[in-house]
Amino acid sequence: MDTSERLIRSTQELLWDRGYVGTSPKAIQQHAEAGQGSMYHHFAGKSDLALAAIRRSAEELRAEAEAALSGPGTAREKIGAYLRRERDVLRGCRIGRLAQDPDIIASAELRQPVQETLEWLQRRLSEVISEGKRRGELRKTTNPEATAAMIAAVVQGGYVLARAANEPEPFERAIEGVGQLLDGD
Amino acid sequence: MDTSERLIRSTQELLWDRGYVGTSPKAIQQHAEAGQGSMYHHFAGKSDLALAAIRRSAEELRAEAEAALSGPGTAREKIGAYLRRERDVLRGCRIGRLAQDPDIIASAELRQPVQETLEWLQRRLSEVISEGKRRGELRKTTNPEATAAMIAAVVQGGYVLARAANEPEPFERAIEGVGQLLDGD
DNA sequence: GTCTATAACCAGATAGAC
DNA sequence: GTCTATCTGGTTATAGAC
Repeated sequence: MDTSERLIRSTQELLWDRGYVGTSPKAIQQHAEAGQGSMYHHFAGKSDLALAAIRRSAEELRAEAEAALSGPGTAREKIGAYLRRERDVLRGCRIGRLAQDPDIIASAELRQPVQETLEWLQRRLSEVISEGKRRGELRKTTNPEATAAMIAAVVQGGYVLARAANEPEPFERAIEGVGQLLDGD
Repeated sequence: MDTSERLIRSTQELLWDRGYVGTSPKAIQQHAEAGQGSMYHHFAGKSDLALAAIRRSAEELRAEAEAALSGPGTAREKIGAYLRRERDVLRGCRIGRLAQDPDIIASAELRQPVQETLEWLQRRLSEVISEGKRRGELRKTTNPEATAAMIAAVVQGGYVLARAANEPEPFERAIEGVGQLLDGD
């Protein structure tokens, strides 16, 4: 793996665990086993490298979510597969966590991939729900956009509750709660 | 207002907007219009001051949530009042945002008030739901703990979606989605 | 209680040698 | 491409005068 690639992957890891404000160029260099000059040769600076790392993480997240949502079965099953897909609950969402970072939100360039990824997720969920309605798998009164936003929010918020508790149970409970309601009891 | 109080309130504001990692003692001193020596006279250091600020924010949050949850009406109305209470959506949750902060989570002492506050919220929501079930206002099959976790998660996650989008609409949609499901369409 | 001085170290880069 | 040197300013304090 070349240096540029190691720098991007190291930045992905550090952004996931410590956020943008909590990640220093020095920490990235050490994690990537790259020197100072090396990092500034390949990238213009911290924010440039972070942008590359965020875009990469966004791609990965979309691919993983799409795998669950484009699987076989009814709309309920697809959403169930998405909700129950393997997750490192205590680590949280590599994209969603960036929405809390002041420097990410303050920069239009850094915020853009975060916004686009979460919008894409809600749109895909909404499509699955709409199709489920058409097929008669879901109630006709269901609002696809509102339900999609709720599902995305439960996942993001489930991570918050789990991290606060330092255990995954609150996340699991929140998912159970939304599953119960979606299944109409 | 005395210096100690100004320091606590300034720290509350900065933690809310920038998190623990993103808040420096210097920034606190400037916001509080207090000197270096003054801060270290009243508090042992950054983490000591942060602990005082987090505890204060936790108290305030509980009081505001309790006002909605102990109001008049049915369980649905109480939860609706909680969900629709006035919020600065783009600012997010002053307690929940700390769950994303690596240094908060790494410190048992700093994490404790965050954990306790979110557990308290879920417990109160759960109580309201249980009571609603007893009164026949909610389906008998509703799982109070799971539903409470889901509601708390939707709020926390709604903030994430809204901050990513830089507009409050995704939060509102997520709330609408949970309301629709709770009301059984 | 508040002020200034000092300090050791980190953040985030730039410059130029190799 | 990678290395080391250098730089300005921030971080998180401690010490002691006032």
